[in-house]
Amino acid sequence: MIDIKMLRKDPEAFKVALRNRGYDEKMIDEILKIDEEWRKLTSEINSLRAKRNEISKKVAAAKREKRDEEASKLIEEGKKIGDLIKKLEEDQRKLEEKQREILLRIPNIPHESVPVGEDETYNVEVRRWGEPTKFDFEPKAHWDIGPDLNLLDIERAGKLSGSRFVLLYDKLAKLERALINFMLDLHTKEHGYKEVWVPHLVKRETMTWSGQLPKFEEEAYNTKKDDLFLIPTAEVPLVNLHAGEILSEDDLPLKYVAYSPCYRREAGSYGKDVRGMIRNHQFDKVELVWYTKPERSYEDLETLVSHAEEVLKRLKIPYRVVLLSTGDMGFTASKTYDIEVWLPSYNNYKEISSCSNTEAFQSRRSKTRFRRKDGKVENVHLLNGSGLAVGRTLVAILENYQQPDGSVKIPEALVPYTGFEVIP
RNA sequence: GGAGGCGUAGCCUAAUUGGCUAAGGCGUCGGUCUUGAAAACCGAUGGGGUGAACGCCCCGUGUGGGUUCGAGUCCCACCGCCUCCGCCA
Repeated sequence: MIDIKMLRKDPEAFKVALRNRGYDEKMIDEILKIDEEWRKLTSEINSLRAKRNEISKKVAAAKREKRDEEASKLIEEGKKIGDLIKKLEEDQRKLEEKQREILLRIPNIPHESVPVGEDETYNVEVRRWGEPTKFDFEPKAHWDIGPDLNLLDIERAGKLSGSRFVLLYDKLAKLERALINFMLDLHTKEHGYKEVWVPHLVKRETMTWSGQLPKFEEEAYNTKKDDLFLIPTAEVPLVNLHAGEILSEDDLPLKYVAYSPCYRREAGSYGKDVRGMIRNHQFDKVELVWYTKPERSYEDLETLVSHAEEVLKRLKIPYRVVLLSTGDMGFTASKTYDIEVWLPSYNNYKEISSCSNTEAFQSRRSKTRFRRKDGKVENVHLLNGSGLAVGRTLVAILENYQQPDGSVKIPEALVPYTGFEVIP
């Protein structure tokens, strides 16, 4: 959620931001109009309440001194004011509701360092690591490698759950598990994250605070009976961990890592990445989240990205880092780096991690704040990033480590976790 | 699912039968004092409106309603926590 006080000060900046993101800037004027009405009404209500409080005091005094007639006159007067207040409060409530509805659908404001552009063609490649893998044979795509080894079963998954699901067997199942443990160990032991095991079902508010709702309800799986949502990423529980709390400045930054499955309906992505296990309704991910102070959040974002990159470096898989343009960024982000891994089947780089600074966009919604040494209370900045998407990492290993005979080598760093060096 | 209890500020704890400003303690920050520190003392320590500013005013006792001139206090619903019972991997 954007900051209404900032909006009052500089509406033009917000309009530019919305335009750059491809949103309708009309929303800003609507908000301002409602805000003006709201402030007028609020002042009116305030002074009425002041008058009522005064009368209440007089009633108490009159009763104490047994001036019953005066008291009942005052009570009569108070009653009238009370009724008026109630009526105005109803109007005020309606205005607030209307404003909140719009406010919740306004995306975050891009940071000044973000390239302006309407789509991904304006993204900027920041760096590359390694070279695209070369083969002296015709490399296969993972949707062939897996089934050829009888370890990836898309057909039976379809029977069980429909399209965009997979089954993994034997060494491939174990590879998935090994990757999760490898990533969690790396981030907890070497990068200083605290491991969290999170609920996979969360309340509607939780989804709203992290920015998934109300705008993206179509994207989420919902259990109708209890109105709980399957998490699309562990980011959702992690960034809401301290909702409503006031943290101590000394506690920051807080760094959390969580493994969880992610559930996404992928509505509107028909025809996109239909083959294999690149875009599934369910996939595993190890997620990194930082709670940090505003003055250092952009520096911390760079650190977070480097932590995610380290996974690929250890696995020796070529990748590049891309700075997303205003038109390609997610709803909650002020700035986002994608890490893209080399996939021979795409003959291109493919997103495997997305690392964002959401500044106070999420923490304003969830009321997650911290107290500075001088007593001032402020919203924390929240960063999130995949470290990494496990399914796509598995795909990257299959495709980049495939051998001419159809087998797949296991990256050296992973062997302690798999217990084998080659598949099958 | 059933019965009961609880929810007060960053934390801990009070508040006659509804009535003046939610008392007090701890912590934190600032100040006085000091060579420096501690102690002591003074002040600040949730949100909002208005104003150039000193300030003025409103809201805030888990959340949302209700009763009342007036609610921490009374009523209803919900959420969360605890105890007991039932069910359960």
